[in-house]
Amino acid sequence: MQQDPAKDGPKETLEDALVRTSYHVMGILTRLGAEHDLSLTQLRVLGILRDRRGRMSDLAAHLGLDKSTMSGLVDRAERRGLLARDKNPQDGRVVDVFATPAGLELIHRLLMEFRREMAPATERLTPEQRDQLTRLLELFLEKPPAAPVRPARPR
Amino acid sequence: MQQDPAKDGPKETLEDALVRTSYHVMGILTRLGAEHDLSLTQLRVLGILRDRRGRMSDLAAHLGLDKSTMSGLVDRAERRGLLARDKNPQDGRVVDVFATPAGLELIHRLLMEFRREMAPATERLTPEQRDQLTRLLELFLEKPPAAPVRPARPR
DNA sequence: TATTGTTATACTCTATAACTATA
DNA sequence: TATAGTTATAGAGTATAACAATA
Repeated sequence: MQQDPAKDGPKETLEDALVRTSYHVMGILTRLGAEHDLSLTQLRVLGILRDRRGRMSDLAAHLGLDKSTMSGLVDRAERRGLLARDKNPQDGRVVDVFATPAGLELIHRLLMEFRREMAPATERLTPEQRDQLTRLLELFLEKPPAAPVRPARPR
Repeated sequence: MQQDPAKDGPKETLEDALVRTSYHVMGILTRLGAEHDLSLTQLRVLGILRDRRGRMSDLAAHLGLDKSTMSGLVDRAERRGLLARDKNPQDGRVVDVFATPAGLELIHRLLMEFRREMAPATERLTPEQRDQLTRLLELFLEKPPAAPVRPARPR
């Protein structure tokens, strides 16, 4: 799923560039996480919970994981003091999860380290190119840009 | 590590866009792989071996994995008939790995499915935007553009 | 009955340590 | 001695199935 970056052959497809970029970014996240004994998934959970709490089922759905997998993930993070559980007062079946101060501290440290790790790559771009890339990725991700210049709707 | 895609607040950073893009692409690869009982790592190994063979140690280094992990990965793929091992005639210690016809068939099918899965997103871009995005990502990934305008070397 | 979570089980992924074989 | 791989072991991530509690 990875194109050899060395061969300057014909022209690379957008798909290849996206896959290579993704493996690159994930590689950095994996390494950074490993330095703090966090898997990519734990990192992601912590990232999601850095500014909100969430119920087990919503987290699992958001991550595309089974609820039983979610239980295990939260178990281990809770054992380490990074996350905590709360019974939801509205619905006795629901369990809410949130980051502890230690968890928040860790995720913010990780975010800073991530920016630092990415710097060599992002600094290869001019500020204009960075903006352009950000906008193109948002478009790609379906996030409608601030100024909606939507053309006529289909049909 | 993930920004809420819904909030159209200030402006998203390049780092956030890259992380979101990476999780998106990895999510597609994970799902596609799972439909054929392939993990992200197996997928990647198969992708690397789709046009060359490689020794165990080189593969492990390229993937950033321990050699013992590599042994397990190749064991399981070999048991499924997707990869095969060969003793290297030059150096008796070395084991070369390559994809079987079945493995090649599978990875090519997966690559086609991947393109199809990505289509909804890539088609949100015009051909010009796709080219632009590809070039920006290559720049980001340090792949020097065709015309090397390298400035003076440090020192 | 349906939904939310947890637990038991099994398999893959991963690294560390100890080992074998070759150089 | 050093290098290439494998094996044993252990922990994390994952899903399926069975279960308990609540709605």
